[in-house]
Amino acid sequence: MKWNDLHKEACPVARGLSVVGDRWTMLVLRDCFLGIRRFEQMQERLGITRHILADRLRKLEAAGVLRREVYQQRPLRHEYRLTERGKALYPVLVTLIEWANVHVPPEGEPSVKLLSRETGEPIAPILVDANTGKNVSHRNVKAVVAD
Amino acid sequence: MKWNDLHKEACPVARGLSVVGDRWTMLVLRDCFLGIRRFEQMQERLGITRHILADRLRKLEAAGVLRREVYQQRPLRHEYRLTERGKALYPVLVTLIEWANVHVPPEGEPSVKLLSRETGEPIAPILVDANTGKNVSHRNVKAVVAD
DNA sequence: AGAAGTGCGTTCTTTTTTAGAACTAACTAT
DNA sequence: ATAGTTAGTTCTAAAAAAGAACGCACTTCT
Repeated sequence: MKWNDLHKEACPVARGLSVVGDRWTMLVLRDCFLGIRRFEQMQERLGITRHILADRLRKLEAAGVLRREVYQQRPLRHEYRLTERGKALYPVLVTLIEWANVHVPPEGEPSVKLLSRETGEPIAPILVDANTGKNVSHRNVKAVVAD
Repeated sequence: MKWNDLHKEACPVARGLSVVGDRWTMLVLRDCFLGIRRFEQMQERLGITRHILADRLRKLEAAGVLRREVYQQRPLRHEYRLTERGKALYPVLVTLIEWANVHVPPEGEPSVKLLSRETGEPIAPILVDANTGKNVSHRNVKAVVAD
């Protein structure tokens, strides 16, 4: 499997991973969802090499997940913002957070939780089928190749 | 950020990625969800280096996501199966599939879709809060550090 | 005006990971 | 005895990432 042609794969998992399937990308996107927009801030928060960060931002922009927006002229400066396509990754992030909080607990340290903005109550995200409202689990769902 | 201590991070995204955040792991897990259990089959289907596959299976076992089970003595052979912790990753896989099908469409080729096992109808997975039934989006959810 | 600071990268060298191919071990089937 | 199966390991070469320094186009401080 050549990593550069992955986006042409029939399998959606492979296509998805062609965009977000490396060590840093989801962490960069996490910061974007937290409102971080500038190169310098991301670099400091993540402890990522500047080189790699520049590369990942370029790739995410090319994939249409982030867009660069000018926030000042002279000197010309851009910030990175999630596109609609990028925002659509939120469920992936949330399910990952939920899984990690349940199955890879931190060592006693303070943990990050998801709360409702309205009520402040913790939320318990679950996947359901929008059509039937039923829970989606690998017992009641199958993957099929459509033509 | 040192990749080996990532599982100790306070951030659940980082902890999650410490288990599934590399180029191959989610593809291995995809195959597991499709019922693939043997080394040889995975290696052939994925086109992954045998060396790396052995390494990833070892790490997934160590993380409690897969377990090795003897399926024959003489010669001793094991197969890899998802544990409960591994099965709990299904929502992550599904949200990734859904995102990729909508936002990283394949090139005309046949695509893989998710169908209900009961009705055979396509499903449209969405995230809701189990408590309120309301949609989970980054507009109505916030992440907070709990102590 | 000169010096220091900021923001966003690029350019190096070293280390780590992965790819690719061949090899081993312990059998079974022909 | 020869070939095939299954699950790896062991090499070497290539690719990716880490870590630190450097460059550029400004702005602000003194």
